[in-house]
Amino acid sequence: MSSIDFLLNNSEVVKSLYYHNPSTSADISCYTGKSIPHVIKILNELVKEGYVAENGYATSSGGRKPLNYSLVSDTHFLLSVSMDQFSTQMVIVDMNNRFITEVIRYEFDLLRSEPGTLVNYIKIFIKDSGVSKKNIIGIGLTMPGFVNTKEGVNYTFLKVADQTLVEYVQQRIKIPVFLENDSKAIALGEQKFGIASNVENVLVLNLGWGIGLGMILGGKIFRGNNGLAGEFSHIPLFKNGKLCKCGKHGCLETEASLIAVTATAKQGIAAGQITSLANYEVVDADVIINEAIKGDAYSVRLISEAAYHVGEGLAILIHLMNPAVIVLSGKGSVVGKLWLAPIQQAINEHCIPMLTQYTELVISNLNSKAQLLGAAALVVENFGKPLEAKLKAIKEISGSIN
Amino acid sequence: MSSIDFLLNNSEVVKSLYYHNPSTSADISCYTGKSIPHVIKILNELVKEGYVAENGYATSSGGRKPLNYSLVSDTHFLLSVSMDQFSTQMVIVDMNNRFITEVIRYEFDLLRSEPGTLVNYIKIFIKDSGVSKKNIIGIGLTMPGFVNTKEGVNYTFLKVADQTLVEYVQQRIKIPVFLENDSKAIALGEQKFGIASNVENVLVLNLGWGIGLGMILGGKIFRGNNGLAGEFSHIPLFKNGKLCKCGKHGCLETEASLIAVTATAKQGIAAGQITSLANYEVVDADVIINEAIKGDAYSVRLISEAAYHVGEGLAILIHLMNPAVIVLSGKGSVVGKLWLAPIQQAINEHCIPMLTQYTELVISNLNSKAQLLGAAALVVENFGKPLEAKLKAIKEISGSIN
DNA sequence: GAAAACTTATTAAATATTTAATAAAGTCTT
DNA sequence: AAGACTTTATTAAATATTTAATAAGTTTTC
Repeated sequence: MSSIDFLLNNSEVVKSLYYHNPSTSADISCYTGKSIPHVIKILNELVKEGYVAENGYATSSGGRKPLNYSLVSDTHFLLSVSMDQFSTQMVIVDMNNRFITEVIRYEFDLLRSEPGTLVNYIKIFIKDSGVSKKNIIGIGLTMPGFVNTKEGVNYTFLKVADQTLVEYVQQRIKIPVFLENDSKAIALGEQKFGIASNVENVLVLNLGWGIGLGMILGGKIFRGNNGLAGEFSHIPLFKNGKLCKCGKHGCLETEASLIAVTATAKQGIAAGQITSLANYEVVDADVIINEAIKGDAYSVRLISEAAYHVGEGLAILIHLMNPAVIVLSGKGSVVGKLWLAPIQQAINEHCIPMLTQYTELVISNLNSKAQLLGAAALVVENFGKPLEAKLKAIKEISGSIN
Repeated sequence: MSSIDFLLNNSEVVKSLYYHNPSTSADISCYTGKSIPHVIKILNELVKEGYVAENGYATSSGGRKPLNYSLVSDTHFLLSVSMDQFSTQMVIVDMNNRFITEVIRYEFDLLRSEPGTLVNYIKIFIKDSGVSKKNIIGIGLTMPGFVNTKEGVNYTFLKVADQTLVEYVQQRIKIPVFLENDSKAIALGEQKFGIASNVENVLVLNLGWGIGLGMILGGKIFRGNNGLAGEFSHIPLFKNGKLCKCGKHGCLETEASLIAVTATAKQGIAAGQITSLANYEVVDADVIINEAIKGDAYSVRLISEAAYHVGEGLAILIHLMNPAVIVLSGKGSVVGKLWLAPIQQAINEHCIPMLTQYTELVISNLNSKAQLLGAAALVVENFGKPLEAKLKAIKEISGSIN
């Protein structure tokens, strides 16, 4: 059995260690559902192979002190790629979920750029990172748009002729690639490392230019039948006649996104509204958020109105999904406190109390790291059979080409 | 090992046989994910114990003819209890999912009746059925309201002091009881025996007085964190100011339910609308549906408008869940064709085409049987550990009382 | 009408995993 | 400080399950 196969064959234990560091044998038994003797057997083998290290004893809770186990950080690495519509961030993560490089940001306009450019950026990033390519076990590629994870396609951006995006990148980099929608990746990050870790049913809002949604249902990312679930920002909620960029009218996004807020602000300023926003040459979302934080009443009102509309949408979600926790995440969550009160207000007004009493609304503690962590976790989630299959496919193609 | 334990220890194979009758060893291997030799070993043991019968050969598809296996019908039975707000239906089902008694209907007003009355009806039904009580392996109890399946409680109806409803019934009948919400039971029925069988992501609408929703997500009934998921009829969708019975305004139900339709009809008649409904002393939903079928233009318009509003709600659901199939089920689905066109119209108008192209809208072929089949399937779903645990609990309590 | 291809059934060996028992090493109570 | 009680680690035996190989029927092909 080759070295990496050994890691992948015991993927349940490895995953558990990646997410919970350090762990005792009892912890791992609990997380994986395997018996303690079996877990210890696997751990000892992993120690022998150099993938796992014992590191001291944990404190006792009234019995023999348990041994602590951790993954050895530098046996393999994960490449985390986190795209939004205008830029792409990359970082390399070790087996203990630590960033071992700087987070590098590349200008990359999803609408106008080519997949080839992305591949080049990845190649450059790997080269500059100093990490040996053969030690990078997988790439988590996360991006906006209609993403079909199973097929490895993004129906919205970076379409490639006669090939899936995943195949395209994988063939050129020769590292297994896993594709996911940005909001779903953020949800995964929040579930594994965030404030809602280990909760079965979580809704994660990706507050940014639009309003993305990632759902963890029954402990797993919910993707729907074609990977298109969670199109929260386009639910038809308003009879406002406003045309959305999706082609329909009255989408949540037409009232609740930062794009809508910016449009309203410009109208307000033109109409002579008294606001510090009037002092700016260019009014964009960042400006409005900053002025709101500083206390400009009009800016606060604009954000609050948008947040209230988000809350109206969330009221629908709560009725349908009965989640334990709703997390406000994504880049916009840094001003989470601005959103919190109006959203809660809308929920209180529009939800049956029986339902709200069981649902908690919280602000992410991961900030902008959620998507990067989620992209790495996406690779870890595929440890085992799926990763093995991709490695095999790459080997076959390389073999036949070289 | 006692007789029933043997059945429950091999529950995966037994479940597969219950849902797919007859099956070959290859079928069962496929459904359960176990290897063929292992499945055959279990089957042979089940045959020896008298739970399974070989019955002839299936046709070959280009190889050796496979043996057909079925569960023996009369080793055990399931009691299916299917409640709506005003009446309760019961039937006994055999191990091949066949109704072996008449479906008996009891008048039982959920709001005004006592749990004790339900228990009495169940006792009477079992006695009259002629089926020996000790052969009834479980009761599937399905009813409207906020049902927490895990806790065994209905927060809306039939509350019992100091005890869960499941405990209450179970202690008095001494048969394991499994509780589920009516719409979720219908969804289970549709998933296992209906037009959407074996589909991973299905939304099932329970068209009746209200509009219930049961969701099958990732192949399983989705219940949310407290069993309260799927409150479709109370999503806040309209700014109509109409007060809903839930205490809020603008719920889907205020525009789309048969209750709303009936109210609108009465207003219309009073306002002199030309319609055959005017000939009736009492106008209720049944009357409107009947006249719509006969062709009364006003009745058709009323139903269509309600259906269109249901479609608006479904458009939201499609954006969020990306289901493969949406099934119109429940008692109201007998006039499914009246609903179909306006719902589809609303979906087309309010959904992103990318999403609608993957979602099929169909009418149930189970009609009013869906809930009864779902209630029986609920017991089957709990074959194995959960049923074993309940049997043990009953034995302990009986032992300590008697 | 054989040969080839295919599916199913059976068997034996290998592997995965759990259970139960015991030993080792702690904490807590009195 | 002794004894009761916990928790963890280790071992051996039992059970569950899969893999691989082979045999037994059926259909398809030529």
